[in-house]
Amino acid sequence: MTDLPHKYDAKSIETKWEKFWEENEIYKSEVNPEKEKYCVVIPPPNVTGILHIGHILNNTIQDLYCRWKRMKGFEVCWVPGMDHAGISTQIMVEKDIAKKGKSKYDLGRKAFVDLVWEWKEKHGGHILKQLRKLGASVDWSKERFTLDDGLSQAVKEVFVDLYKKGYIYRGKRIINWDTKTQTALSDDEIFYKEQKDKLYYIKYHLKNSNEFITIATTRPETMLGDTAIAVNSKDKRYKQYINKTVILPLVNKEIPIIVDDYVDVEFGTGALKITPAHDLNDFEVGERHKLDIVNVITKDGKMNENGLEFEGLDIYTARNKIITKLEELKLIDKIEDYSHNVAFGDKSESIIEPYLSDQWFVSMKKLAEPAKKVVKEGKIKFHPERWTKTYFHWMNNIRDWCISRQLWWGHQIPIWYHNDNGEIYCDVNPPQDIENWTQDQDVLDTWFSSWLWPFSVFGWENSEKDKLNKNLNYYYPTDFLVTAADIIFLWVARMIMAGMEYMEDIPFKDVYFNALVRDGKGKKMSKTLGNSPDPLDVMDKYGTDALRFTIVYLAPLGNDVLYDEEKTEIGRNFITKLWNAGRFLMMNKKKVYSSDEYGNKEVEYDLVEKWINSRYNSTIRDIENNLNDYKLDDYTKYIYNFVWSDFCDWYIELLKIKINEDKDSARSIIDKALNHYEDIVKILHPVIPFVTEELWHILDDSRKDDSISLSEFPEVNKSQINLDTEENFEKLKEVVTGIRNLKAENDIAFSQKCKVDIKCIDKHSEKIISKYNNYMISLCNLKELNYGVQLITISENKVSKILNDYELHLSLIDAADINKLKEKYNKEIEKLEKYIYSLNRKLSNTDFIEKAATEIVEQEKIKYTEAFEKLKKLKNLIQ
RNA sequence: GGGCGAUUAGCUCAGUUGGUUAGAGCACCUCGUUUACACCGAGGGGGUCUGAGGUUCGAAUCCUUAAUCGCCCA
Repeated sequence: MTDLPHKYDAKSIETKWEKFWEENEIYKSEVNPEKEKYCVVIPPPNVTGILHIGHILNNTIQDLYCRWKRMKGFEVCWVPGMDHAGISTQIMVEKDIAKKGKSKYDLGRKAFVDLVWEWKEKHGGHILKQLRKLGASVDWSKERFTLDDGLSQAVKEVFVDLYKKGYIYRGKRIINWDTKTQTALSDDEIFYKEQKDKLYYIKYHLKNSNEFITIATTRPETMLGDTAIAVNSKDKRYKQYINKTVILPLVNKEIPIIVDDYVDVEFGTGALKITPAHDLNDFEVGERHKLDIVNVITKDGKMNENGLEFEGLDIYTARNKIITKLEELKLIDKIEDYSHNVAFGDKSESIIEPYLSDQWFVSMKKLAEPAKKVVKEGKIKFHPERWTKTYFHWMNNIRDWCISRQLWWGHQIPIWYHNDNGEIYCDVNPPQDIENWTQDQDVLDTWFSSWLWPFSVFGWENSEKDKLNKNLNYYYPTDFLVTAADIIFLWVARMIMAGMEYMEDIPFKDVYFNALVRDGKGKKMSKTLGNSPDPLDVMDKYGTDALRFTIVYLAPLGNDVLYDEEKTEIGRNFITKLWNAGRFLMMNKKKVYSSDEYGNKEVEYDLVEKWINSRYNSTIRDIENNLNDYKLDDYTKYIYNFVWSDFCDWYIELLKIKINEDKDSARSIIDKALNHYEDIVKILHPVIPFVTEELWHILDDSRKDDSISLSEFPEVNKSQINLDTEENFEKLKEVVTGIRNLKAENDIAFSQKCKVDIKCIDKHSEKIISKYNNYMISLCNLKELNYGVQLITISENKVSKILNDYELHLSLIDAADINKLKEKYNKEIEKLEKYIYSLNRKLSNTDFIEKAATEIVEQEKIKYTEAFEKLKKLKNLIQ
């Protein structure tokens, strides 16, 4: 029999089990047609990433479900891996070589990419090591990387297939251009930040006239590329100018005044300059009106050859010079302060230019249809459900996906241009006469590999062989996806589309959008704010289980989590409590088994045993419901309350008495308690795997090479749930609490043994006391307890408490302070009278009697009688 | 500008289909070292549920509206 150390040492125990699990391949999954599978693919973290609090929540949730299902007998497979994170990784390495004064161009493409691979092997994937620390029960043998050979093959297959189907095309479009990293970004890779800027009002003269139209713009430098002025058809101010022309200042070019209802009458002057090359909306207006497109900015954010004398200046310098010149020409009407949203690259954090360039796109409309259908039909469920609204909104307005990136790190686009005639070749394999061809220089968006993840990780290759791929057939579709809602479009929606297109089946059944973790003040955690505690520090300080428990405890479905480090005490304290309960039971087991004083007679199945059984089974029933409903916080809360309040505060406290009073049954009492305890350890395993593994081994030291995670999750036994039992036990609790309360409120030390008289309302409530008064005496530290329906002698000098079923009278040694008592009773009377008043009003309302359900009316009547009786008794007390 | 969500004790949150004298944890106050646990135990104080209006016999719970905050999309 193992003793539990006085303190639970999280650190050493967690290291021990982390190693044990991995070395023994406890979580390795194999195709097993005998068993139902449960499969989860990890949202592949960025290869440059490190673990933050958000990951803790996300991965703990996945782990929780995997561990639960595993214990429920499923063949669980959780696939780990990473994505290659094109931009982030490239930036990382570029920064590295910049320290040596070099750029990627100095190295050349191949050498640079080699260097990135080197960096990846050396520094990348740190996060996967951290996931081991978290206790993630993933199958490490299935680890994948989006630039693996297999996954790269899948990417090529899909590109070629979509190209041949005509879904992929190349086109000149306005895209988000990152001037720093010099690549296109998708709409989802940029973010907007409010910026203080100026709004410039510039006069454009009408041709052959002194009249002018004033336009407002935040970007005067782009005016050199204006090809029209647009006004709204409803705008009376400009009616007379429609179809006339103005002279574009500085350039002195004649451009038309056109009508387009895209123009916002309220904004600026209501007249808008149209620069199709440098604004997406202007581009669309330009397309509608067949306007010229004049590009004035270079890829690195300078004025180009159309920039007149400003050519070569960066756009900000050019802007100032242009304004100065316009002022000289008296063409500036006014300049206002203005704040607006400016786009930034989410990785580079540099300003994004809308830029006209050749890019590769996927036409999404057709792919979206089946993906919408499966969500609409409920084949894929979102939790919380409301995210389907966001999903449909985006899917209904889906835009083509810009998939080309002007980077070197990634999947190079499988397109070759013939050196002589420009012919396009698209195939998984390069052309035979490769010397005559040049491959497209661009790589694909990282998400173009992530969207294939749920099937590419199982070796999908878009061929007949897929039919024979056992893993793919067994594990796909996966069951559960946990992700943050901010990548619902970037990733979730696209995976559904890819799944439907290439597997003709959904990629997963349930999607759980985990909460956003914010700091204690509600601020989003971010690197720049520095408000995100390093989870590894927290794990060191409080224990991994403590952090896991806390973060799940704090994360209600659909709401944000407000987390700061101190809150981890919730989990840490709970684990200590659990540990100590086990320590107590094991200590007592040792005690009762090592002395002849204690016997192993079967314990009487009394109220206490029945009650804990009922509570235990209710708890299992409830937590299974909670888990099925994805109410993870409730899962932890229900267990927390059961363990702390029911098991520790009442059951164990009562055991202490029972063991002493019923020595013959002591062994069976402890054994029963330990059975319950072991079940508690099991139901907690999914959320706190380390400490429960340790406890499970301590409970039975023959379990050496076994793991709790492969044991069976306790089944609920509904026949053991008995509400009458629970109600009777509540009566016992009520009496105990009432007496303790009387002592505390009257400044009687708990150590002082008193005499209590209890008047019972009926035979039934009397029986409970007659059977269990020894517990009451002990738990309240009394010297005498008298009770009965007809109670004759009640001491003169007493303090009292009126309960529904009992009147408690506690005798005092010193004379009670009558005035103080009266004050107390009066306060209670007042409260009760208010209550009775409201009940009375309800019951005398004929509408209520007629319209409310009869059982409700009955209930209210009972409440009334009870309250009235109680009031009568209270009034007696002050007479 | 459109959409979604939130607003309940000092703080963080529960509150199922409308029927409670509105709950928990933390914090606070009082007492306590009774051989699991002070990362503990016992007891206590504290809110009328953001405002306004409505539906209903009855609303924290449903509807309308306003305000504040957050997120997403333009």
